[in-house]
Amino acid sequence: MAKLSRDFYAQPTLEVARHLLGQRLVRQLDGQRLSGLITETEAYMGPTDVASHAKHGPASRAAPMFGEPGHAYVYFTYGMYHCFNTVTEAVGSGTGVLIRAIEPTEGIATMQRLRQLSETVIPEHKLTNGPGKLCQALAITRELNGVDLLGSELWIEQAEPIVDEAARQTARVGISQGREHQWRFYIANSRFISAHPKY
DNA sequence: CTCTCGATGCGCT
DNA sequence: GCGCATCGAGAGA
Repeated sequence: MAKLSRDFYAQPTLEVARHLLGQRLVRQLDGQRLSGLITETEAYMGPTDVASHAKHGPASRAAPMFGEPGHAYVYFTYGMYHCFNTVTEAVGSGTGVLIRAIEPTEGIATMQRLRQLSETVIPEHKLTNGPGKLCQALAITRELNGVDLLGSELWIEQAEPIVDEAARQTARVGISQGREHQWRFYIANSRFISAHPKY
């Protein structure tokens, strides 16, 4: 299937976050395809968004978000984990979409190995249902910070569109400021999401 | 299922 | 130093 275009990522960030649901995230690793359908995303709306790293400006670690849309912003957090974002909108916007969860589809055995917790096999619905988990499962590290998502290491393909009735919108997860905005999107009824919404 | 808590490196005040 | 766009172990229900 076709890779999502530069124009797709150049759209308004909330549109990108909504329409990334159901698309296929693909990682090409040592000649093998690892992939999963995106089930959960969050929009980070630029320097004025108090929850975004972009509030520290284009000279900070968030620099990739100020660059060309359709590139990766990968950062290291909690001393242990990576998180993966797609850069959105025009150059200079500082905006992006965090990919929070996927439903694994190809290369599941490899993902199990990359997650290597212990001897025990991880149940499939817990393999990639979180931003740190999916980066571990797809071997996404800081080495991929800034890479072009129209390149050959990491990209997103057109898959099955999610109808509006199946898309849900809530506050973002894991932030202390900015919870007043409904900038998290997920697929209703998916088992592959990171947190159950509490109403 | 739910909750609490510690691990662990680093960017920023 | 502090706080983090997180996660898994362990305890309790």
